[in-house]
Amino acid sequence: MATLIDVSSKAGVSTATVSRTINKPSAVAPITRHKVQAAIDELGYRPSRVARRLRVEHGKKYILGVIIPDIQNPFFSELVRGIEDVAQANGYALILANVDEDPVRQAQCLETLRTESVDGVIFPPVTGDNASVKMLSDARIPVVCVDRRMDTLECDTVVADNIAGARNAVSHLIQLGHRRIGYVGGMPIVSSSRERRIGYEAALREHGIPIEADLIREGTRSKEQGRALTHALMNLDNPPTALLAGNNLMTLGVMATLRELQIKIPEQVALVGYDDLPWDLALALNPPPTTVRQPTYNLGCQSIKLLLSRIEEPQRPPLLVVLQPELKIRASCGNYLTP
Amino acid sequence: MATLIDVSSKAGVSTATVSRTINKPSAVAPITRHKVQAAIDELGYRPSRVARRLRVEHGKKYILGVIIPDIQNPFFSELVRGIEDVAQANGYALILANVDEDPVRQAQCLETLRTESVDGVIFPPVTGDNASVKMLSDARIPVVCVDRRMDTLECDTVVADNIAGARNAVSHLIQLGHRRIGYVGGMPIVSSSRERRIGYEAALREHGIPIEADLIREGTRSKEQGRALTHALMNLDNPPTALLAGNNLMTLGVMATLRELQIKIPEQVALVGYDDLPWDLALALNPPPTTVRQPTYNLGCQSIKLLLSRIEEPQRPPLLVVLQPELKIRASCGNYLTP
DNA sequence: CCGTCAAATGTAAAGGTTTACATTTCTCCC
DNA sequence: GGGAGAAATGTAAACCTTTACATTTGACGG
Repeated sequence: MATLIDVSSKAGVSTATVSRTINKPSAVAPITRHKVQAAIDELGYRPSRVARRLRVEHGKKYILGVIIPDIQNPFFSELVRGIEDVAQANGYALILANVDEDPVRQAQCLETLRTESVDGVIFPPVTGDNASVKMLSDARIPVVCVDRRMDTLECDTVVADNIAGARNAVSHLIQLGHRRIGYVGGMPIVSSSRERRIGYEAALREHGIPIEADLIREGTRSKEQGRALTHALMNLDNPPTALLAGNNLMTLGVMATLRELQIKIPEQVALVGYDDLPWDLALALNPPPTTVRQPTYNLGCQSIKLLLSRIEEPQRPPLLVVLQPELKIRASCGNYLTP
Repeated sequence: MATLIDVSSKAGVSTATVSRTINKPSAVAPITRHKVQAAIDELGYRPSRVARRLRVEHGKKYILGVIIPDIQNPFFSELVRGIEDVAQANGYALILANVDEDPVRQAQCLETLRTESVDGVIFPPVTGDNASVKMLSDARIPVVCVDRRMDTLECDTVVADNIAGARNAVSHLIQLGHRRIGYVGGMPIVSSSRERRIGYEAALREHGIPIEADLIREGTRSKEQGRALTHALMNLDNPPTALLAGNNLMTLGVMATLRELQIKIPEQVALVGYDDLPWDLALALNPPPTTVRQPTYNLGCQSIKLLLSRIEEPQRPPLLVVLQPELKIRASCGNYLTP
């Protein structure tokens, strides 16, 4: 690998001049510039990002860290796309890591990102615990929480309004005449799941429907969980006539399980899923499910914009951005009053 | 951020001793070791991965690069999981990048990985063109191609047997009595898509069925494409009675489109999809599709194992590993002879 | 022709590690 | 006690950039 020094000797100038040719061309005379450029081209030289990162001050390293709880969840892939597009447009590279909803791995990753000396970190925290974030801010590395929030607002945060999303979904079901509505939720350690449950309960209360503990089931370790929860719910003496799934994995799990149990959607049970799905997936499902659509891509864009603005202005107080979800009505709720 | 030097002065030893305490504890006396460890704990010191990477020789940087063509495709997320699990078990960090099937972005990412000075790179090449790989091997950075291969075998490669996979799928359809079988394939610039088409044609030839250009449709820029191709195919004067989808995005696209056209699977058209889907997704689909299941996770594991072995032994000649797919029969083909 | 000032370039330190090599300390045996 | 050899530690260079500061060059006005 050719280095700066190789280029400088080939071009017959100092290393400083080569560096300037690359980083601040206006500061070097045109003739020299061309000489240097020729040497660079000939040697196929590219500056070492590693050496550069070691030297340059915080905030100018042009690399960000992103931690995803579950790379197999389409919600997060879309989120990443939003982040990525803005990053690329601004010349930032990304280090992506997947932690499989595991707080320990998340802490390890944050540690790695610190020692990789990134300019900033974006992540949906698995727990509300702020210890690891503290570690980063000690290192002067700004953090943005996206989709989920910490217990206290220590850093910039971009979330969707989960309470409103769940409340609207449940109100929709109530308006269709349902009174026994089950909630198949994600892990309550993640803030969004907790908020959705709050929204679910709020809607029931508003309509004077009693909250039954039996109708509320929450996952512990995601995946396959949806199946067990749905089974439990549908095996009740007095099973629910409608379900709210707490996230998109749950939505799929519920649908798969109901098919297994030969329970028809929406004829026997109405369903609202949380998180929208890519159009082809949604339409390939039977029936295409009514879902709470989050502005997922935009969630990603906003989070990185917030991060970049903080890198510019490290002292600005933490900001909380809340985006609104929207109920996308498809075929999984039918019309309970006039079937 | 505390540095090695801070630790060394706090512990009253040289930087070398601190470094050794971390990297080769056996080489330092127990008393010193504890003294140093105490200083490390007290300062919350963690070695800078960046500085380390700058100093240490190739192959001991403990960081690998992975490029994914499309992070939203569940096939690749599963592949990444395989890679990740083995990486973590061996103490390697991962830099993940998504290039959206774009050769230009892929080249940029490879460049970035080179200048990030990774120990090796794993990726499914978007094109068979080996220019970028050459650049990496010039830099002595080993590369493994996974799922897709380059035009020439320049580097270790792990793929599934796509020809066999497609051939078996089509033979299955032929055995069910189909003679007009359409192929809705992915972009022919990617090797796996080309190979699947070859398998498709091979099966037809073996059974003396003429190959009709009209029945073969291939995507250019993925996504939404499946829709257009399916429309075109089903609007033929003499439309196919069965379809082979070339990858999982196509499978979903085909299913969504057939639903749109109100064409029943398998009654009016039989379908075999390529790439298996997570169980809950597969079962939530209508009908759960028969698919060619690739050993996706294992593809990931094998690729990183191959990479690690090459880091050990850089001179070993390139290896080609071919894993076998398997036909997973579900409900989307019905039984054409006895409906 | 000299002096001033700006533009262009060079020098060298800094960034945080690792490690070859040099030096010191310890152990143990005669 | 002296000496050999091993064990422990220290010194300093190297990895590749960037950049503050110093130096050189050139232009231009008086």
